[in-house]
Amino acid sequence: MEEHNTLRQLFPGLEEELYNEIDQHGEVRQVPAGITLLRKGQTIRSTMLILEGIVKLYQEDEEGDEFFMYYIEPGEACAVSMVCTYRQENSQVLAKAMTDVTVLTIPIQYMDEWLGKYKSWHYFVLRTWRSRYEELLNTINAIAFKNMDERLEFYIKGQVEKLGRHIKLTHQEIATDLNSSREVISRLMKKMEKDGWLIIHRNSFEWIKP
Amino acid sequence: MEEHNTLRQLFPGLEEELYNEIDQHGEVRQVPAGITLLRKGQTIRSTMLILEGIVKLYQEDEEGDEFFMYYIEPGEACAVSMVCTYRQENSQVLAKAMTDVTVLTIPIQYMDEWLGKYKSWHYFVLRTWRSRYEELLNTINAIAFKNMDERLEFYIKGQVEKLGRHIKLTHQEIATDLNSSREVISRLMKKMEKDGWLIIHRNSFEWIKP
DNA sequence: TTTCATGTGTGACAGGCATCACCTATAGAC
DNA sequence: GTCTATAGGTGATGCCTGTCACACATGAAA
Repeated sequence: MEEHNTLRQLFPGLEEELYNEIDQHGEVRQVPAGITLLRKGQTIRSTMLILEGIVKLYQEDEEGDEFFMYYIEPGEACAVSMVCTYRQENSQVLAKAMTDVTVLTIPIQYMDEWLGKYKSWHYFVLRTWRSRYEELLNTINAIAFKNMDERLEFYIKGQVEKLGRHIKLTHQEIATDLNSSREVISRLMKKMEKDGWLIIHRNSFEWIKP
Repeated sequence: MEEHNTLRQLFPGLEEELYNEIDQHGEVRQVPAGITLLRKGQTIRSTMLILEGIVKLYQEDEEGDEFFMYYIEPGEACAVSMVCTYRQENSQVLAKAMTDVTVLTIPIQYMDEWLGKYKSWHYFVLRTWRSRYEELLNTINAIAFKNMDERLEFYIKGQVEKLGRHIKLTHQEIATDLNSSREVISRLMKKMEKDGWLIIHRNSFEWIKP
């Protein structure tokens, strides 16, 4: 089966039985780019493993403003959805498909069971939380200590790393992610273009700085 | 033994053998208020469980500016120091004793062993990472969406919750924690005093807002 | 081609906050 | 009591960035 190979490649080192359980109980879901996978306050009913595509995680405030925090990639999981508990929990974050995404959803009731049965799953969950924690540290570092120009550069570099130098984002979208405003982003990008860091097109731009 | 009771009370639900191991391998350390328990870049050699007192966790940037993130209290552990790995890791954060603190330090080599042997330890580590992740979300929420006045209020309320309404901090110390400047904090607090939220003394103040 | 929606460029302006300068208040040391 | 170190108060100033206003560019639809 195609799925089997991919699963084993993307999530190596799990027990054979666990792979079987995942095959058995997991459900593959295709999600088009732009769709919200998990919204704030939503009850978490399943864990998501990313098979394909890139998911963006946001913090959201009461007014509905979004603040981009980090990416989740194939081979990773949404830590927030890995609550290892019987009681229902609500999501504190917002997850959106950045590209077309394939996720494997596993009903939440298996979490406790698997944590008890499979050591590899335990380690995987732990690694996941830990690496998300580190992503948040980076995010805090950026907003606490950096100005908009540095944050924008950091943000663009992140995009480049995920999807290459040709970035299909409008200034408005970037501004939303950084909780800034379009005009500010436009001005900063214009300056970056003058400095030879990037080339602006309509609806997209290319990062040419090494 | 005094220690035994405290340990079992503060960290309930662990296996009997694990308590014994902790007793055997853990070392109780007294740390006076203000001392740095873990500095950024430092190699992590032991896990810390907090028995008494309150520890503050900071993010630190290249220039040495500190940014307060959250507290660790008795019954909790420093997630950052719970790296479950043979290879040496360096701390990305800064931990300081806010009050006089009693910590139980456990050499890092037991981490892998205990994760394998004790299910309760595994759950404890997982809970720890998870709750620290949530603390960081709150922190991000504050800096991404709030102005200084709201952040200051949020900060003071946090202090009040930990140590009561009478807070022994200078404006300078608060400014450092919030990565702001003394003058700004002074001005905002003066306004809060006018509004009847607090009373300013020298070296301290009282929060009287309900 | 014309029209229209959407993306982008840019000046003007305002508010938040950092910084500088300098002052006053307070507590402890002498 | 006087001196001194440290905490706190306050105006002036400037930068960063958010906001408003409006012009211009571009591509799709008509």
